[in-house]
Amino acid sequence: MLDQPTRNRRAEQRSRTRAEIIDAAWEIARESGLAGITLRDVAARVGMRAPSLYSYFDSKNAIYDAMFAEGARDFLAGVEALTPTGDPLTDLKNGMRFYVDFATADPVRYQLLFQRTIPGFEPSPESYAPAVKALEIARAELSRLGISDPGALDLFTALGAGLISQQFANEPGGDRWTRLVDPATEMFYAYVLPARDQGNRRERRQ
Amino acid sequence: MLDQPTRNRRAEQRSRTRAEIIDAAWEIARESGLAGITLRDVAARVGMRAPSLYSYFDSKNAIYDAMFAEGARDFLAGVEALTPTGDPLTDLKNGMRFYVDFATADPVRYQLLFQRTIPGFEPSPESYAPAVKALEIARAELSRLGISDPGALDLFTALGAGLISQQFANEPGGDRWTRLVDPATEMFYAYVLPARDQGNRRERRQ
DNA sequence: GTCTATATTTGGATAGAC
DNA sequence: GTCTATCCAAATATAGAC
Repeated sequence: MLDQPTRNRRAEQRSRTRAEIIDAAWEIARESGLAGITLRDVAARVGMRAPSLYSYFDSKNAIYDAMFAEGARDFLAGVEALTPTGDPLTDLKNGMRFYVDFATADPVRYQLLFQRTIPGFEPSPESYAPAVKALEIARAELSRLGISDPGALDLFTALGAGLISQQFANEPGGDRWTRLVDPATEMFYAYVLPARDQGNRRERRQ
Repeated sequence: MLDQPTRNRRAEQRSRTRAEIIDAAWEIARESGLAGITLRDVAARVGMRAPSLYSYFDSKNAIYDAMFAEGARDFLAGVEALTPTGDPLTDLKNGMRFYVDFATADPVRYQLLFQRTIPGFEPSPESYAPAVKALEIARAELSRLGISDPGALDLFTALGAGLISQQFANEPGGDRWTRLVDPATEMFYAYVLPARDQGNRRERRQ
């Protein structure tokens, strides 16, 4: 009998080609928007014809799903790389800064991951899992900093999302809103601080 | 000679039909999204065939433009209907509440007016004018309340946009974020208040 | 003004040869 | 695995009869 080779060169080549296809799709999305991806264009960019893509992906949505999975993995990796300094305000700033930078670094990726914009596309549970894990880490970290009130947590995420939303809608490519990460975090911290130091200052009953 | 009739019945009928078409387009957009509007569907809903729409609008984008104009007029009317109470915090709350309510009352309208989501569509200057006027009124009103620092103004609009963005993305139809209008406004007000009462506390030089 | 018929384009997906 | 050829569907827009 012949020994099995320890590496499967065929499988490796296949996954390289899959990665190439995904990269081409990202490129097109950055130029023409997420909805502007067409199989013809993707194929052309990797030197193929459209039908050949079906040897690597079952459908166009399967390509979106692979893109989503990649983006979610990157987001999770970034969140896990955040190391607490011990100073709550600094940690909050670092967290919001990471989120805003992640969005501005690749608006199309942000759109795919955090907004529901592609009609008919829903990420598969496997692709979604890293995103869930990342958000859970963020929640736990805020809780560790003493921010466990759900309303306060929602306010914090809204603040980040708002800076990004306004930046993208009104001045894409600029920093008029994203440069407000520090003041925004300070505003938030000053607001939740009294509740932490003086007990439940605000209403808990409702 | 015959006198001209004071009313042009033909023109009135025509503008009634145009309004019907716009209404049908809104209905479809609320069901299938802005991009889901097709001339076939719009026509069917007003009892026509698609080509007949071209007697009323030059193109599909002309329909989007008329929708944009209507939405912008409604927004302006709402902003003009806001009457200051004299209490700055109350006025700020009312302003943000109006903005959030306007968005949640018709997410698709919000999307058309305040985000750039339809590829290839740009509102005409005439349609855009009311929106510009409304934002100018809002800016002047905040300035009257003592908030003239551009950064603070941007922070305030980001706060409203953030509540809406999170609400739409994570819990469409709910109120987990939009019910935070009052706390958010209080947080903001507490942040800008010291600057107003004690002079320029925060950095102005940068 | 409205219709039928049609042009034109586009894009996802499949069949089958090589 | 990749190709050509093709299918199928959808959508905007136009031509021309009535």
